[in-house]
Amino acid sequence: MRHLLPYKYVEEIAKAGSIRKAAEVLSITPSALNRRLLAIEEELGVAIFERLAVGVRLNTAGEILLEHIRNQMSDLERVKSQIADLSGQRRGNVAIACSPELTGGFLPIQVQRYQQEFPGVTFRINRRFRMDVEQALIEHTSDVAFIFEPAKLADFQTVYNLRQPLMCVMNATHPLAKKQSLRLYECAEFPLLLPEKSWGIRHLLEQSALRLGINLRSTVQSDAREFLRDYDRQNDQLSFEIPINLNRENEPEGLVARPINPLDVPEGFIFVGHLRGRTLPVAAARFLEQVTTEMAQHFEQ
Amino acid sequence: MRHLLPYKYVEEIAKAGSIRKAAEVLSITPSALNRRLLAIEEELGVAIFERLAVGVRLNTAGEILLEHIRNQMSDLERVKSQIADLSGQRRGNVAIACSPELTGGFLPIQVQRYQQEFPGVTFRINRRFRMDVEQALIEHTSDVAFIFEPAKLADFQTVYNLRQPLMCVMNATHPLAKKQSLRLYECAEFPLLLPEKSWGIRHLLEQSALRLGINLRSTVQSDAREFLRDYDRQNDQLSFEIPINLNRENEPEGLVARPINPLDVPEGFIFVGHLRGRTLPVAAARFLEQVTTEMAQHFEQ
DNA sequence: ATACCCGTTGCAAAAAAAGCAACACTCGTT
DNA sequence: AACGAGTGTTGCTTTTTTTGCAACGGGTAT
Repeated sequence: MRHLLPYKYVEEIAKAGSIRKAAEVLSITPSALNRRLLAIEEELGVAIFERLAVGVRLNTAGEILLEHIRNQMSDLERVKSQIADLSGQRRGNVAIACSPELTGGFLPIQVQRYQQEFPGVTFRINRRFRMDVEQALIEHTSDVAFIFEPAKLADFQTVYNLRQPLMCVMNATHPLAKKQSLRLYECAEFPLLLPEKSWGIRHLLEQSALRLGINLRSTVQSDAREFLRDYDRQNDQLSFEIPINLNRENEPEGLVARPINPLDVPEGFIFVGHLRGRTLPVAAARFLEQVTTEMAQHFEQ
Repeated sequence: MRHLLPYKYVEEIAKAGSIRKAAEVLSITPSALNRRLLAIEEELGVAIFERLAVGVRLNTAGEILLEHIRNQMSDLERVKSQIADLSGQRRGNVAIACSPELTGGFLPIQVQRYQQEFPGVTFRINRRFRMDVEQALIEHTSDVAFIFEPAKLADFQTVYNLRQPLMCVMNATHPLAKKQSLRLYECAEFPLLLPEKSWGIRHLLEQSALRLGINLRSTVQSDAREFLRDYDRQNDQLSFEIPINLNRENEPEGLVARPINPLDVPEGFIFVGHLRGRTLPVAAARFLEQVTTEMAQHFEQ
């Protein structure tokens, strides 16, 4: 939309921290950009940026305005989406923020299924850690979020949540594979493959280990889920997963998963939702609907 | 704000129902206005107005857009208000929609008191009937509302409400003045001064009369409160009022008010609030605060 | 002290918008 | 059936606005 170009400019200047850099990104001259900024500030009656020697920085007034700008822009997206939906053809973009635990398996299948029905809808998936998801929603970087063990839920509108007890993954030949349920101290006797500290799985484990006075020895630490899964196939080390990522047909052979006693490690939860008080674009709302009904169908009970 | 002039244009065309008429109001040529409309429609990908022989009319897409436009404009007002408030000086406009019962006495005094403290704040008071108030809020014609016996509260966010039993006003020499409390059938034996049907007071009376099988004879009907008040001073007719408009020092002499038995006519309520889900400009929010605390202080208990 | 990057401004060129007049069309009236 | 008054729309010219270019003044870091 041409008429709210000034808004885009303000946003870009704020991001770049300098008029000249922003001008380069927007491919116009710094002078033109500067003049538009000055015009906005004159119309508003106050300065939006404070001028530093090295560039500019938003002041309080600017931050209030920027919040309005972001609301306004994403609300316009919603309007365009609703209007497009009137003529039968569903278009738009769905921006998803999701925990690294949820990037594989279930979610991509859901996206694919939705796109099969509505090819006009595009998707953008952003991996975010549990404490960063909410910020992504506030900044309108993402429309919807799938979070495993969220750190905050202040501005979050939960649409659905799913219980996910922690599972321990091992070779079928592993000594612990004989048991149906594991205690945490049993696992701690073996070398562990752990994700990094920002993951929800790791968070649950660390918390419990601290409470029980158990020391978890991690031999290989990675923030790539695929790596961990492929690695432990040729070792007797242990890794951890949540049910939504297990029991799939395409699971590698020779691996088994055993639940951990919930007395040792409390069950985790996947939260599905969006920014509180926001009306989602049609595509995002419908996608959320599809995913939650599928979740309820497959994992409930 | 210059950059959302196109929005203003759309709004005006919708209101005028014709491009040419809107162009005249906006004091530009029809061709220029038409081109801007076409540009907007092209950017949106769909038509916003359907073209009739006698002018244009919003289609569904246009109504969605117009709602967005109104939200957006009043949210920008809120932003400007908040920004102005940062620098200590409170500015802005407070648009009030209120029932005709409430246009006198209490409300003007409150406005005057607020303006005394913050001279930069302007006010606009619009008299609206009980069934029209909500629409004024939805259209963002008004920020806050004071309604006696509202007809709908679907999109209304109540901030405060105040019980207002109906009072019968008469000359001090009137035969009914001897009683402390009146029955409706007693009043019905005298000629009545009634406001028109859209008033909350009339609504309460009609409802009760219907239920009790009483016939109310109105000799003089007016939609001007001042007229009724000045008129009955030289007659023995009866009129009706609510407590918030009584017991003031400047009340004309020789008049008394007697409550009507609540078994005959149920108590009315004044509702104070704004559009649900909307963040008010600073001035409007503060004014609402002042009024509700004053109400609580003077009329509670 | 020098080089560098910053926001800002005067001036000319370029682009966008507005005004004017005319066209095509639909309605209600003559 | 013809007319007139209303509508939205479009080609062309004029006006206004915006942009780009170059230069200035002022901070920072080397």
